[in-house]
Amino acid sequence: MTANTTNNTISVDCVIFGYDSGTLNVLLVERMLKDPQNDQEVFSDLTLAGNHIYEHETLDEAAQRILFDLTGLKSIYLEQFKSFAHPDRLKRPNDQLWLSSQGRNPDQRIITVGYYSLLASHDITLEWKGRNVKWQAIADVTDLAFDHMEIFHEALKALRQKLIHEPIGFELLPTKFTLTQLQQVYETILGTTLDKRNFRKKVAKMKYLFPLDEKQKGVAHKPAQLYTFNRDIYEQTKKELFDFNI
Amino acid sequence: MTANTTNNTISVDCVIFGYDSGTLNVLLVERMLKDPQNDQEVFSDLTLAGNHIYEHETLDEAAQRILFDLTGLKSIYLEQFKSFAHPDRLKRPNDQLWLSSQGRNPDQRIITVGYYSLLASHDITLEWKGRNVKWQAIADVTDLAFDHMEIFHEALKALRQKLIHEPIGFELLPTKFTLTQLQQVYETILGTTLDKRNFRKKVAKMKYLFPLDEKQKGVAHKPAQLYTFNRDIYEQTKKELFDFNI
DNA sequence: TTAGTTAGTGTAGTTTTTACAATAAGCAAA
DNA sequence: TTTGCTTATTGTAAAAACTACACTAACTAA
Repeated sequence: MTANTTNNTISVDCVIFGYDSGTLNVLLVERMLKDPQNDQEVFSDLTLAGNHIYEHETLDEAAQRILFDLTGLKSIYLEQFKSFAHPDRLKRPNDQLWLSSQGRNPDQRIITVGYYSLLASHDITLEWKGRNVKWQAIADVTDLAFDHMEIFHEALKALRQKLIHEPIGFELLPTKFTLTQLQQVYETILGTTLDKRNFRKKVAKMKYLFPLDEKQKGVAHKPAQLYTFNRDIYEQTKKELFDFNI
Repeated sequence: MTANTTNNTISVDCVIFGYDSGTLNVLLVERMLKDPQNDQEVFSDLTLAGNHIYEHETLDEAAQRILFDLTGLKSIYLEQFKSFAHPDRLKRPNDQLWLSSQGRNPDQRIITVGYYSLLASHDITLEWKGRNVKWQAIADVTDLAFDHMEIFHEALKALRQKLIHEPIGFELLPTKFTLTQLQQVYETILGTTLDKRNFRKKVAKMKYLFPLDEKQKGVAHKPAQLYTFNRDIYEQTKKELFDFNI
């Protein structure tokens, strides 16, 4: 066992997206600063889930560790999308106060590596390092701490880009899902509406999507066929097309 | 004027691609270690163009600075694609020797942010920080120093990905270019061949490509029409399609 | 003048995309 | 049991895009 020495200049921030019946959410962590004298709240706001890396860790491992601490899950869809190191990224007054209160040097230049990950919105602990954790609809995300708004916006951009070109919508749904749910994921994230019949024609061409011997249960209408996604078959059959979208 | 204090844990590496009549090249910098005792060469190999950032700089600025030092050009196509921070990325014997010879602590964990950029293969200085610089065809790139092979491979992957989905082929050509040249850029980078007539039909739909009142000169055959790319029009007219390639 | 080289163009068959609406299957309430 | 409510599922015709394929045009050099 190696001691987990912390590297104090490199951190990882995870933009954890969760989807729940028509809304795309992000997991946010509460940051509350209390005056050590009188235990009064100085301020309280929200951050992404992030942490410094350990000296023996790779970046991917650090991101996976954060994800695991929050969800207890090991193999979560995770993608590095961009790094952030603006000299002033931690220089707002609240951020400086916070860093000092944590025993960190507020002048230290810190680079953070952004990851985004995809979950169905459940299976998260509601506490992380003694701090409250909650899902927030992406439309309601404002005023995050540090430069986390920028990181969040870039993550969303990267997610949309990826969703257009690769089939990752599945990652936001349970293992078994209906085509209507899948369509809603696309509509929600891309902010469009899609024609149901045409969407299904497109899906019919995906050889890595399999109908199960199982139908939706407990709904007050015609139950939908359940499907599942096979990543192996996808990896085998995918091809890159010469495309350049107008 | 601020002093250019160097940050010793964050660096930027640039994978500079250049295209020249049918070959895609990368710009590499020679690294030669001499024994200070007798001035004998200990080893010599190649690296990407990289540098530590200055404390007052953003990552983009550092990458632009490196590009400017090499080319004298200011507005070059530049894209951050991935960061690298494996704990062992600088641990090979030659790398350790080199770092020590440069007065650096060989145990220091350094994160490097990868950028790739696109040029027509000309307008580079052949020296950079007193070191030789040269273009090398991508097929001949082997055994770079540090983890630069990995960075190079990831850059190439990112470039291909981007080329398929966005019109960046132009960035590798002079301002005025022929459609045959453009087609060759695609064929070279994607490693395919394309039908000339079909390629031109596709190009004809790009509203941001303009034929000039000018033809190719000094060629021993029918001179080709010259075209130019208008980035503003592209930005205005581009749309993201719902695509996910099979 | 001729030979050599690359530029430039059209068409028919096939596939993909688009727009659009009626029936089927389950549950709940009467 | 019947009726109503809700969502699932499916096809078609017209337009657009893609594919495969070969000849003529324009220039230079010999």
